[in-house]
Amino acid sequence: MRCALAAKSQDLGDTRSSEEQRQPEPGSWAARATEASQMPADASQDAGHGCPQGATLSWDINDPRMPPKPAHFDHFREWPDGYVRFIYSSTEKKAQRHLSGWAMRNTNNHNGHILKKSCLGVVVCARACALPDGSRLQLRPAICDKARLKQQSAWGPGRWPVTALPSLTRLLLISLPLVFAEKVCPNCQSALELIPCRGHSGYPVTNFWRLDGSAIFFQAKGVHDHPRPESKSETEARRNALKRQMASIYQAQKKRTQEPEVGENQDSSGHFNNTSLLESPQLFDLLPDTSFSSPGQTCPSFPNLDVYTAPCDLASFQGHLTSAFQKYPNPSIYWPGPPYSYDLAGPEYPSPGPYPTLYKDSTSIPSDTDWVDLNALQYNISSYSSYESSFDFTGKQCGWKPGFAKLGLEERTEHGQLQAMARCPYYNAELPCRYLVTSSAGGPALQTVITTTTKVSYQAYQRPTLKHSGSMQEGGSFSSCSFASEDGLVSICPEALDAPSGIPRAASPVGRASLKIPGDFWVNRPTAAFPQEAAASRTDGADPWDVCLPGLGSEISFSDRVGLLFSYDSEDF
DNA sequence: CAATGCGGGAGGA
DNA sequence: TCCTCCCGCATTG
Repeated sequence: MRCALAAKSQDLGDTRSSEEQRQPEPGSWAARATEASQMPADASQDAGHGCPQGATLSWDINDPRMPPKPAHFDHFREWPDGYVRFIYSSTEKKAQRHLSGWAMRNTNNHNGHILKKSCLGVVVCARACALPDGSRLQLRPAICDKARLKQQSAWGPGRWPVTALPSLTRLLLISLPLVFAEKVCPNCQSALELIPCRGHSGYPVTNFWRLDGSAIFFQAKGVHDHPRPESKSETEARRNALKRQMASIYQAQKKRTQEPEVGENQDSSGHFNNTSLLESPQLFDLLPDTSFSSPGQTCPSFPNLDVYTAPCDLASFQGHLTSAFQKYPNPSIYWPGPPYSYDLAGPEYPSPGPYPTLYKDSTSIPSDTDWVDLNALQYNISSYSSYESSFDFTGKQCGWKPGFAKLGLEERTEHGQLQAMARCPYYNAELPCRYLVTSSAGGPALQTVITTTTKVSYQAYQRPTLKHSGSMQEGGSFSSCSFASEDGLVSICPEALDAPSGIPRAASPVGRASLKIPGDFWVNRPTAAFPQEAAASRTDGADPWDVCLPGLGSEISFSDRVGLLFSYDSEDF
């Protein structure tokens, strides 16, 4: 069999590239495997750097015969990057499933013995808007072509001048995202676009998997030239958690209302048809993008998700959701720096942070307050606030501290991001924190825009040139997004620190930290810091995430909108 | 429904 | 000829 495979491998499967530094006659494969296995089990290994260029590699994925019975197996790398090779045990579940943190799709190499996968890149906001921390949206492209198309084609209304539309149209526009729930940028509601991976001589990075005896040989070719998307495990865990959350809420609400007629399950007071929510799978992709937190909430000791049956007020739901996330720690979060251990701000904080007003002052919202800003957060806030007729969005600070004091960064940031996801003034894409495409003057975005399911233009994308519409000194709202860490402050506008325009980003996100937002995206934060701001942030001990008030309700009465929304939904859909 | 794997095929170097 | 990606289909969870 191997002989046959050998011939076939040469004919069909040999994809060795010229840039690959294949070691012709190195040491034993066992030595290499041992070397890789001895790599520290930290983030660097996960990044796939456990196989240095000079490693004594004795095998290639296309070799006729693979090293027999490796004495040592590598730890599974979820984020392999670069021209690396690993040997996994055939009992390694993740290796068996050919999993990867990168969004890899199957690619035919006409070799049945070697599975080849190519990277799909990462989905980002078409407008490249900046998130509150200055980072950008980084969604995981759906592997399935159809799903990916759906993922990036937005039914959402975008930003429409509400006041210019008839009320019925307004309702329709508001309802559509919930009905069809296609994905748009949760920040600016613009379309999502795919940054293709071109890390392998202009082609996507490819991963090869080969099962040989008791070992699974893995070889990666290329260096990812794009940020990491959200990992698969993260996405699945979050979705599952949210589905159960929704199911729980639905059950609780159903019991509470005790209304036999489903057709009358909503009224102008804000009750809505929960069934419609649950029946819209896409909605679950929106829900996690949002934050159920509110500054007026405190964090209860969250009951077990599976046994939770309490009434569905927002606070309970929030806690409920939190517990769900806590149950699904992200195994793939990449955090090259030391673990963060700051305490989240509690109600006792006298000041929310260096720039408190920026979070609270709804008047600082740009002049587009007449625009419908239907980000997912609002959906959620609106939806769940409908359970609570008197929810106060302008309430107190959040008391996360008791519940999260011992949480890892991931958990904490999730909750922090819950609030950060809220619509803050600086969150607007028009504010300085965004980065702008160089050719924005009339020219299309340089990033590749998906026009069909699989047809992707590979020539257009360049890394957007980062510009500050205002300097850091000017952009007060900017710095307000910084947050303190042990190492110092994490910039809210990491792109400002990045290499100049035109310089490709580092293949491996060294110097960056991936931070998960409880949505379908990640945030990459640089580990670089603004020292002065770091000092300021640390002195007051406040975590700006905690005080990033959603600023909701400043534009439109969300409860009203929800009431109208679901009324319309139930009556006409 | 999405992920996954397989295989035919087209296109470029 | 080789290598790549595109695309459709079937299977699986």
